[in-house]
Amino acid sequence: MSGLLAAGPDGGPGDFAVDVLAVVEQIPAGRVLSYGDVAELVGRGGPRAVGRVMSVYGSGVPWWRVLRVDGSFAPEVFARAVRHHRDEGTPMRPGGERVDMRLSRWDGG
DNA sequence: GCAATGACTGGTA
DNA sequence: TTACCAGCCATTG
Repeated sequence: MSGLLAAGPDGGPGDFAVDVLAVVEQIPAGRVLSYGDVAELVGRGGPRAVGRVMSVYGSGVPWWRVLRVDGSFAPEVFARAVRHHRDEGTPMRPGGERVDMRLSRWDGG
């Protein structure tokens, strides 16, 4: 527990959200994880729940390293996410609009 | 406590 | 390859 984020009854994120953010922080540069993969590493919840956590509290973590299972991004973050990955050298598919999950997917540690 | 929401996923056509 | 449908689950009002 790094202490940067903490669950609290004072309107803070739930325990699930804190765990999701902790996993995302562990993703190394140049690697990515799908929403479902994050949920699996957390051990509970699902891709929808992870997506919701990212939309609300994702600003404090490398959110661009979490994307759809097919390597595409949500329209809201597409432009910024692609810029980050190009800067990190993440393997992209021809066209540069999707990440090559085959090569970029993080194994979890 | 119930119903709606959303940065999703897998299967089928 | 793309498009549509049903299931999924934590969070919010």
